[in-house]
Amino acid sequence: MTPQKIEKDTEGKILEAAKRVFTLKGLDGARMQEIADEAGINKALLHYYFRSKEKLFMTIFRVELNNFFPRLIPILLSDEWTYVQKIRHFVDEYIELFLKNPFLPAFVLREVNRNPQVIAHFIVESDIQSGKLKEVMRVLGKEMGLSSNEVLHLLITTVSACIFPFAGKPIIEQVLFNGNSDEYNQFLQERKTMVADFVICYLKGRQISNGNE
Amino acid sequence: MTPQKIEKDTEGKILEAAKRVFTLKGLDGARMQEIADEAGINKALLHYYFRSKEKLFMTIFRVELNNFFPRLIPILLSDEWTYVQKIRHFVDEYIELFLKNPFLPAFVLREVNRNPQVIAHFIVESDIQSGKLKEVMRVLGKEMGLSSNEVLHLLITTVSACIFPFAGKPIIEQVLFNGNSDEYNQFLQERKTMVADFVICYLKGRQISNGNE
DNA sequence: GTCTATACGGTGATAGAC
DNA sequence: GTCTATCACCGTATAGAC
Repeated sequence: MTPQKIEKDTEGKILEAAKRVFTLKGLDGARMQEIADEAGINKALLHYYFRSKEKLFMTIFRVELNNFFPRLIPILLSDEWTYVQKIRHFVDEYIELFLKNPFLPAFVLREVNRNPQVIAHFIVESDIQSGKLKEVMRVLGKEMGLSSNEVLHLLITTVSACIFPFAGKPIIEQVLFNGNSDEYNQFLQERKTMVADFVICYLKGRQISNGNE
Repeated sequence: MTPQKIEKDTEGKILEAAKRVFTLKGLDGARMQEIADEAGINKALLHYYFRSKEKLFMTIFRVELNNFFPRLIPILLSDEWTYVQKIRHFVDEYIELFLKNPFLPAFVLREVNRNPQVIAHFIVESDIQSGKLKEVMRVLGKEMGLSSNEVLHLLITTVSACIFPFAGKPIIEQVLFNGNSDEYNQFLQERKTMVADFVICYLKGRQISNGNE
């Protein structure tokens, strides 16, 4: 229970600076010099702590990728909540995560597309077990009266609706809000309830109208 | 009505090669040498046709950004279709576009986040008039019985559900399909109907249940 | 551990022959 | 228009003093 450290150790300062620069510029766009400046040290020291730019990047990326898949599975598997409550909690937590880390979605998407191979490696070592996900499909499918495939699509749609407004912020903000950043942040806040409403109303509408348009 | 040109002129070959390399690697990751190789020419010729890497990139980016906002507004404004038909057409066309240009979403998102400023410039010169969009909101809101703000959220959710499965392909494919690319392409095909169903059922469910969960 | 100085390769861009 | 050769610079990485 140490108090907040005002003075971080060098490695901590590097990691913090590297996170800022890498998440903003990406591996290709980032410069070791900029990270050094940001951390208040010089380039040589970066190589002393982390052997190469690549190694430093991977250290950051591993952490951020795990942030990207937050501890949301327990929410969906909980047996204390109805599926409506699960949806509200899930969406609320996920969007809150991105409100706190606005650059996370764009960063992860960029790097994952730059080098799709690394994903496979990081997934197996992380705590994203596909076993748990299969269980999520089964439980939710049962509760919602959907097939396993339908749950899959619903899950992707929900996640899309949470992530994309952050990953595409520069576009959406410009096209739909004329560049007004305050209005857009307001819009992002509203998403918490709106996205959950979407999913819940979809399930309601689906139960009622089966096959007639 | 000339027949398909087997032999393209040099500028055409450059643009084609530049599109491939830039969309895959981004501005920072792309190398002029690689573009030259891809086009079957040498670096000097790239600078002869386009003065700099930046200029060549912008030529590509302008085109791709306009592709990203396809001619979908007329669909939403048509007075020959019900809103259900509009939704099905919209989603179908949009996802088909990405099936034909799988790297478009990741490319645009990456570059737009790298340099959010350029967006503002390109938007005003493009044919994305916010005037038309305001009209879309109004018309759809009336047809669906939604407020202007609710239409905005619905539109973003729909677009998110179309784009994100492509922008996040490497992640989703690995986490949910164990890297099975064929299965994932099948999944992307299914999206056409699934996303439309999602929106339509949402609207149905919304009409019926107003306020009770 | 932290610094300065420097090596080394790569990359965008240009000069100039044909 | 197209090529080869080359420049000038930048960025990663290392050597070595303190």
